[in-house]
Amino acid sequence: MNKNKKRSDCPISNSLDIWGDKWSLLIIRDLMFNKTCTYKDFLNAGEGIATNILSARLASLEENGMIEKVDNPGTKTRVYYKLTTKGIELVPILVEVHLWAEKYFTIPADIKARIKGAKTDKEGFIKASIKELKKA
Amino acid sequence: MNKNKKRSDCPISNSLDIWGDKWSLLIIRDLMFNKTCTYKDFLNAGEGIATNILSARLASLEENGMIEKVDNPGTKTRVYYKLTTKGIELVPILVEVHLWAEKYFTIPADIKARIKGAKTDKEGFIKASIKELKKA
DNA sequence: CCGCATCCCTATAGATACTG
DNA sequence: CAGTATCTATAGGGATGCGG
Repeated sequence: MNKNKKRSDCPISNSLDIWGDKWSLLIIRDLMFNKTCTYKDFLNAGEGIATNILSARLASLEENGMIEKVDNPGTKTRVYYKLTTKGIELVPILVEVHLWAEKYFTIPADIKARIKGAKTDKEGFIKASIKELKKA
Repeated sequence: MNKNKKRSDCPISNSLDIWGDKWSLLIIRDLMFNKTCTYKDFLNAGEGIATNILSARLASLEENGMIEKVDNPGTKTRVYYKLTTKGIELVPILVEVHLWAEKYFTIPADIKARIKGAKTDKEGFIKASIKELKKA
């Protein structure tokens, strides 16, 4: 991904150049719902990403300012990742994707519950989520 | 893409399985701003998609109910494509991506103008766009 | 011409084994 | 635990062909 190649001046295209692959948004999702994740957390997220792909995506997302790697030497979880502000601001997009998907796929109730608040008050839910994430 | 393989029960993941690649959303984008497109229109959209890739994506998006192929025999543009309702309902996502990208990339004024209305009244802009697209 | 299909070749994605 | 290394599969680019 993203070897500094902008395919065009289109904002959609520019965005996809950074996180428009099968995995990046899932990494962002994990960080949205968990605030911080370790390498292992991502691997256990359910979709089964390969270690080399995960490694490459983390590097790419960090390079593009979407996530931050935090070193915490001496603790159990020595390395973890969190969203930057730029990454946090993808929340509205993720919420819209979530809402769209619920209309067209069968989603288990426990997963639906993750954005339940967005159904009654979308803007409020988004604002609260962003605020929470910025505290991490 | 999408050989009927759902990676998980996550709505984000399910969505990406259908249109989470470098090209699908650009095709959707073209249909959002132009209502209908011919094969040639997509090829000339600016990013330079290859003919075989375009063909594959169109087939995949049609298979997944995102777009429709319309045959119009006897006219100049014999074949064109349009969004289905399912595809039209990606508008909120595209708008959010657009807005996000304008914060983090330098976008030419003429392209920014495409969703100018969304900055003052996002919900209104989205509703109007959807209504327009459904008329096509 | 237009809307693809096909072939060839390269680049990237992805699975698995292994390492500091 | 957090990644590399290696190998294979697939996506993608570019040229060309072909029926309508």
